Amino acid sequence: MPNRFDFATVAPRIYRQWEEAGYFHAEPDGSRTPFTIVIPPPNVTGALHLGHALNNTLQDTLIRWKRMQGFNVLWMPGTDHAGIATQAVVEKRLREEEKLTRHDLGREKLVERIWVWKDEYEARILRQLKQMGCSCDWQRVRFTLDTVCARAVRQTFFNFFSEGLIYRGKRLVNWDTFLQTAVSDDEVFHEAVKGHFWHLRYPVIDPRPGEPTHVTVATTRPETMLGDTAVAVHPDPAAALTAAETTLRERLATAAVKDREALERELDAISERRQTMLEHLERLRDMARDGRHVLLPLAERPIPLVADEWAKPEMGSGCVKITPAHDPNDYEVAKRCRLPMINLLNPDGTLNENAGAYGGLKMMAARQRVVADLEARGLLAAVEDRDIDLAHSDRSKTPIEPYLADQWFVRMEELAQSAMDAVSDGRVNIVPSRYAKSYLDWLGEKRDWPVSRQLWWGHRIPVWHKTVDDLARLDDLALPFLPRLEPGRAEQPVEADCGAFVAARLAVEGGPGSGVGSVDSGATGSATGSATLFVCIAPGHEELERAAQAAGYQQVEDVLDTWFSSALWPHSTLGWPEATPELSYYYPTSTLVTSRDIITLWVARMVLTGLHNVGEVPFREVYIHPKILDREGDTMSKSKGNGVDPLDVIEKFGPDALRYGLANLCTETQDVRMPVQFECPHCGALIDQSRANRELPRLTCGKCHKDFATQWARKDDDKALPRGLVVSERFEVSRNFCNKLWNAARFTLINLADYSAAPVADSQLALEDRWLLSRLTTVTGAATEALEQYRFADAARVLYDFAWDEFCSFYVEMAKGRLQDAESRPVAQRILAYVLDSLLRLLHPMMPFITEEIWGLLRLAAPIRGIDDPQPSPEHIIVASWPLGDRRWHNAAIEAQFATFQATLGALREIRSRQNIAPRTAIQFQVRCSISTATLLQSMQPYFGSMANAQPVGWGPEIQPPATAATMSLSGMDVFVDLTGLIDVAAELSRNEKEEQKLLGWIQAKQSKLGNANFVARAKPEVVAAERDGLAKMEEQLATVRAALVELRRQAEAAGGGS
RNA sequence: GGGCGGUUAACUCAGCGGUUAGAGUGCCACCCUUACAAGGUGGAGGCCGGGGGUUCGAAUCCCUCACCGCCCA
Repeated sequence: MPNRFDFATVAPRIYRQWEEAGYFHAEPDGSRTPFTIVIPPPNVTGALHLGHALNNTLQDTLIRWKRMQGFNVLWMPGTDHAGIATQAVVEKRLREEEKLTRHDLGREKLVERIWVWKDEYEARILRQLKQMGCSCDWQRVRFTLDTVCARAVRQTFFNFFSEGLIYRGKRLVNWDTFLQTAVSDDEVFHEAVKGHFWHLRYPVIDPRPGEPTHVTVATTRPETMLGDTAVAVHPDPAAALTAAETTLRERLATAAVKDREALERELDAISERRQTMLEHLERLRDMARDGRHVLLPLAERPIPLVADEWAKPEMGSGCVKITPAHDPNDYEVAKRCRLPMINLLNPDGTLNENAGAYGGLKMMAARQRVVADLEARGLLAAVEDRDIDLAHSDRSKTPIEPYLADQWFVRMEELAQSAMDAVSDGRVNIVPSRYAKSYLDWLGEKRDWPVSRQLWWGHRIPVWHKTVDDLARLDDLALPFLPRLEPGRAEQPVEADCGAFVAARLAVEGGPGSGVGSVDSGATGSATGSATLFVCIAPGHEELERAAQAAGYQQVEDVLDTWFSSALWPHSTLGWPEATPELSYYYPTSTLVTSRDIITLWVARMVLTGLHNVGEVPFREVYIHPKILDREGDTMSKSKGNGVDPLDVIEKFGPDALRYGLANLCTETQDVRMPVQFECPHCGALIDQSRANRELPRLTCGKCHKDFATQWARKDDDKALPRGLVVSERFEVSRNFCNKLWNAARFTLINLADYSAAPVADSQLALEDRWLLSRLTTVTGAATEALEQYRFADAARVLYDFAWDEFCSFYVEMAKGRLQDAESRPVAQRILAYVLDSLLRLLHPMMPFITEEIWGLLRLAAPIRGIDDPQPSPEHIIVASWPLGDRRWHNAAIEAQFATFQATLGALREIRSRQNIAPRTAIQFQVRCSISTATLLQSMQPYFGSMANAQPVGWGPEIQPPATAATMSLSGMDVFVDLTGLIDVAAELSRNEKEEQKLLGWIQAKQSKLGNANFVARAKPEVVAAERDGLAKMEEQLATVRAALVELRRQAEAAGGGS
């Protein structure tokens, strides 16, 4: 047996054995209770990093633990198509490598390319999971865009549509003009850029005497003025100023000194405005109420003055231009004031025909022209420099344009409420519980869910549509499977025989009073305007799709938000909408393990779709684990370049070390820091990863000065260099632990050559056997409880401490002697085999490979193991039972006795060290202690020799210190080491003086505590008693130390006098 | 602006009302002792972010300030 665990060759072999034995595969089985986890499907955009490794390690730990507990365990694996992210990386490649856009390729070809990408990364991701040891049921792998998931998506959309939960409407979206798609809010980042604040003057139409001739508005984007449809002024400027003043005063009252000046300046500014501007603003307000207009320059359009609270009298001119189609706030104003909305943009970011003479220009070019033209007309009042917070697309890094577009929405009112109820009433339990708040807060807003994306990679919306320009010609919309349409009805009934798979909605636009048609306000009796019929067809009815197409219907181009398909993941992967045995057995799943940033986007939506589709929550528990940050505190991500490939860590430290290390940092905090290093492939030097170097394709080693490649190497000459791994020193702890476990097993196995199984009677057990079994019971309970509460770090620590500090440092050391003795050898062997067996089981969920390998070797050496009733070993630990912890072994008295032994041993070792006595030099010692302690120590006599090279020469209450001794005074006993001829008096003096001072400090603290009448009267009696007891013991120790000091000083003096 | 975390040894983190605040790494000293030098033994190293308060007793509970991070607007 080698003295290192060779994970590189062993782990793949073991994984293959597990797979071939079918341990990962699950089938419904009514005789057992299911335990199910669905994997948070990783994006096929790229490879997994340490954050994923943590997520999946925790899942596998739970899965393996529950499998050992006898549950019918299913871990459902799969990946996510990640619509925009994946399409964006493939498009980026297309541009970089072939100088092509997606339009050059066309929809079908682009999607083909993305499938190729998906196949590559899906394979890579699954390989990573397998190398980490994940015991997923690989026969059930799903992909959010595969046929099973697609059917669930279509059925869900269809049901929503039929129930009126889907609607189509205008909405301002974040438009990426480069990629020509809407991106979601979480794909947008904000960055300050240098810009200007232009003050524009709009002439008032036919000003009356006393009225202003112009209104001034300010903007950072002057070209948008072409789309203005109003100028707003506050409906009650005086009240607004007062309100602003009140707020400022309140803040001033509590403000820190350094902030006061600024606040006071603001207050002064407001009171000045009251003097200079209020009257003007009130006049404008009155004009607005009068229905007066200003003339929008350049466009030469009259636009109304309106009164709306969005205008802030305390800021700027107090008036604000309203561009509803290009600003979210203005959009809200337009809805309130029923203003028209003028879209100025083409999808590619150029201005459209609504911009008149400026049509066809890019935004920036239009801006220059508009400003110049306004200036030429004397309508540019001022220009200020200003930093502008500008939204950028995370995908293309270009500025976002707010853009008014038709989008599809899911109504959230009832769905959100159902998901809130599930958490509020405990059907879904979120751990740690604080995360329930953000879940409830977010759902509580009940904002409708925009589900359409202008992408090609995703589930295409299963709706076909056709438009007629004249409401009198509604018959043109007729379909063979739909009845005649009735004008004026937005919702159309469908024939009974296809009602289960066709749903239709009529949208009417351009009726009176609807500046911009809202689909659902279609109920108008007007015969003018256009009408569009939207027909949603359930999955599996291609003949109806063909019929619709034959009648001139076209399918909606948009695809669904990726989260729409991942929202169905827990039930779609189990076969819904089919009533599969898997669905009825494994749903609801048991636990979802995920990270906090997708509680709203994903977890909440899974709950509401699960309730809607299946009528049951998707999981009972949600465990939110910490996020891994780098040394700078940044979250790991591919885009930042700080993602660490778990395979790098596995290559250097092994899969068990990776897993144990991750579990070990999984505390209840929200983040954990993980500084990582590049490892030079030439000399092994470690180079800290930083913001400066983390995205470089090549680095130069500071030690050997040779270059090496990183994961970012793209150019051929970079890729030709050897690649440096990215690793973290934090895994050394766990690598060392693996090594310790391996060698403890190695020792045990070496000594099991002549092992025989037999029940061990209580009377055969030594003190250390009882102690170890007691500790094992305690630790088994603690580890189980920690896992039950998702306290992975606690479980890891408890097992580490037991394995290292108790099993290895004490039990194995003590067993060495017993194994030499033919009579005591069999019992020691049996205990060793049994405890190692239990320890392996307890560690298996976190460290599956090494425990399985040792298990196999142990099974060869000791195929039958146990204390009371030895049993044959299961073939593989993965299916061995989880230890229950035998309460019979728990024995606090034994543990206390053992602690006394440990303390005595510690005292001897410390004296050896401080007296600098060579390990080979034997020492003699005595212990002054009670009779019972003496009896106890007597039984441990041989261990003082083997573990501290110390021979006892006496113990009991009557012991007196030898003349030349080193002393250690412990609670309840004094240890004396005879140092005749060895003693370093100075070292001993200094040590004892230090001890004296320390004891004096403690004694003083205790005395004053006990002298406090309040303490004695109010504290719990056992606390007071413990304090008294402690004080007494310390006083005894002090006496011993002082006696030792007297003797030492005498010797020092004698020695000094003699020289 | 609102919400949620965090601040403990040089580093990464435990401890969350009760004796003298812990672990691993790093550092220092000694030791290749037959499972393990990826090891052993011992040691040094902390105004538990600042300030108030509650309590017999606070790293721990409450208030407040500062700084850091995340989420939402």
